[in-house]
Amino acid sequence: MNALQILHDKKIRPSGLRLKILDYILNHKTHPTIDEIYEALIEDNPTLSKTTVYNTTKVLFENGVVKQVAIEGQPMRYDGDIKMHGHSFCRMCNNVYDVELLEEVKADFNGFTVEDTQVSYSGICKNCNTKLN
Amino acid sequence: MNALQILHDKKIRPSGLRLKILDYILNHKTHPTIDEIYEALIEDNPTLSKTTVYNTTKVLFENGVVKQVAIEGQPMRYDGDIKMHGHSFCRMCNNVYDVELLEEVKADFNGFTVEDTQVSYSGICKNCNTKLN
DNA sequence: TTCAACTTTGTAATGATTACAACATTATAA
DNA sequence: TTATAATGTTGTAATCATTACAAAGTTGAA
Repeated sequence: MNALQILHDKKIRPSGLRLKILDYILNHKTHPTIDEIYEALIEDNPTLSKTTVYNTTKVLFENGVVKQVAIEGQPMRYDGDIKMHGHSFCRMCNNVYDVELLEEVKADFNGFTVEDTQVSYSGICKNCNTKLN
Repeated sequence: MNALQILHDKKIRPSGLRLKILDYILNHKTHPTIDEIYEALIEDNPTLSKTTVYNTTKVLFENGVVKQVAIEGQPMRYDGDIKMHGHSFCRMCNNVYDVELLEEVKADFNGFTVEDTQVSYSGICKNCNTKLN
């Protein structure tokens, strides 16, 4: 599904910048930050404001089009994959990887209505582990 | 195990403030923030600096004595329970609850060395659900 | 007792994010 | 088509949690 279809389905007016920002998030699986999105798009959109990237990602998030990936002590990242999955964060190279959860996390909620679940791991990735040896 | 024993075991010099701060975290299961710890202790310790609370919680965290509970868009919280467990955050009352994980989260890590796992849920707690009806 | 190491403090700096107001663009209905 | 309201975009300033830093206080070992 492409950016235009998604915005149309969610009744979000598909302005040029919204399309470009959503398209960037959908096509970069690196969990980009606001700055990364801004730097990537500023070249072809010289008047782009960082505030617009903040505003737009906020609209996309609030409408469930993208997910936020919060990593402690770092700027927010955005993820176009809204299926249930976890993230692993490498504290050496700062990359964020997708983690397929092999079974649903079962927990005792005692009347709590869950709206969002976040499973995240931090440590050292395969690549950085190799470099260490 | 009390605060003094813990600090001794970890070879952290048990200064008066460190003992009080750790004691507060151990005895308040509410996942307090820096500000909450500071406000609670300033009365009996009029010269206490917020920087000291930051410094001390950092030392405690780095030595594995307490855990950080990061909730997006809110100041960091601290948890004296270092056993594996999740957290649920109520977006209405802003309380944070402990969640017992009924089975270990299994995931495919592909060479990633996990040092820390965070499982968190957000939504509406039992109490606030009741108020809604 | 003295000196070095460590702890505590207050202020200033940092950095991500939001508030806000001006300006630009688009949609709608007369 | 034109007028007007609604929405989108921008830049600057404000906010707020956290960290940096340097000065002052405290502690403990030689």
